[in-house]
Amino acid sequence: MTKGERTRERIIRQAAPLFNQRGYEGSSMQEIMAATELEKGGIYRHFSSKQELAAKAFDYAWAEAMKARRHDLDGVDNSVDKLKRYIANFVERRGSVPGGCPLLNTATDSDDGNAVLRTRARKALRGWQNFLEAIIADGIRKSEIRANVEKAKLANVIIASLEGAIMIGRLEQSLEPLRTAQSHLDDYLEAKVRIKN
Amino acid sequence: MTKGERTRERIIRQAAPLFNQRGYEGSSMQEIMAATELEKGGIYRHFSSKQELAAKAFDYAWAEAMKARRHDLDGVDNSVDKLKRYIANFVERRGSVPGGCPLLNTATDSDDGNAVLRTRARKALRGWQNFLEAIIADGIRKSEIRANVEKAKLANVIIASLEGAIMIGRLEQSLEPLRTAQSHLDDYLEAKVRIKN
DNA sequence: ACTATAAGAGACCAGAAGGTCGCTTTTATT
DNA sequence: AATAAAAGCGACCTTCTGGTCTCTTATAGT
Repeated sequence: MTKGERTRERIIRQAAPLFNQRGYEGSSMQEIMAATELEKGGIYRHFSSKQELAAKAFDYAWAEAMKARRHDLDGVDNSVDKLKRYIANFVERRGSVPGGCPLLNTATDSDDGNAVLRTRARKALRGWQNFLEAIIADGIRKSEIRANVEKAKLANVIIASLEGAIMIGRLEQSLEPLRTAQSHLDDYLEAKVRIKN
Repeated sequence: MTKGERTRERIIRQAAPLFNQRGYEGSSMQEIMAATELEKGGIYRHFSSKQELAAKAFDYAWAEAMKARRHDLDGVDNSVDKLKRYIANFVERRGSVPGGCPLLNTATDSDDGNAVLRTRARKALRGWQNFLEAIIADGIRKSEIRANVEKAKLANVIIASLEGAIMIGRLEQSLEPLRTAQSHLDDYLEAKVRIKN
């Protein structure tokens, strides 16, 4: 890995928190220069525009968030337990990029403009949906999850509850809304999703 | 009502969609001038700063949203039905200010800065919570809602589900996520909240 | 150690940002 | 109709915006 590649990745890593916290318009190149300790030329050598950097920063932040939420998921074999673990990770393991969920931030930031970021966010959302749906489909196949569960809808309910709770929690500076969402979802999974022996 | 007061309200009304769609940093005074068909001096006579205008615009957008969601709510007497109607209004009656839910937009826009807007958003959230909690408390008193229902938690679950669903729906340009959230909440209210005769 | 190339510095640019202010026009009151 | 006050115009100010480009410095392959 050359020095240029290392620098490029460092820029992404150090710019990601800025974009995630202040948004695209709210983050200036000056602030990015300060955060990376680089002059303008040093940054624009690696990225053709602010937008390209913001897109890469989102991808990075999202990958970090996904990684945190997937923590130790392979060790869980029952699919309902896997969903519960995923939810618990979501609540407890806020990723390495501060500022809340990158998807929520970027989606609301870009949904009325900035097509580049919106496309990126939509792709991230679909990846998340597919990830949860795969767990659910697996659970149905293994007779751990009721056959009448609609995987797309369940995935949507989980995502919506968690993202909404994050919004509330960040505004109130509290983890309680997330914990409330967690216990609601856990109850729901036990009552309406899991097949008991 | 003087002409000045009329103009002031017109500015708020016409600036609100801009702030709601593009965010605070994403809305420039030039765009606000274009939207209001007023020159700078005409705007700054009524507001001391862009921030003051943004705050008033948020209050207006939020009041409009609340009004739309409260539509015909007084005609419903059972409190569970009232909650269901509120949720249905939320899904069907997007208020007069385009750009999605002002609370979601302003909260994510301001949660890492812009204390003025954040305070405003937090106040709006608390008002919403209190509104739902009052309906729930009323239902418990009238023995329409189970006594073991925790009103703050139920209010949180409803708000989080709806706000998260709005985020998804705006990104996907679809009403389906909102409808999914609605049917999930409706089912939940019937299964775990309502007292049946 | 030499050297071609990669990486970074930073002055510079045009345009746009939010905000001010003196002047003119419109409004309302008598 | 006269007039004092309110409302609005628009040129102007400073600061900052994203972006470019030339020149210097650091890197790495031989």
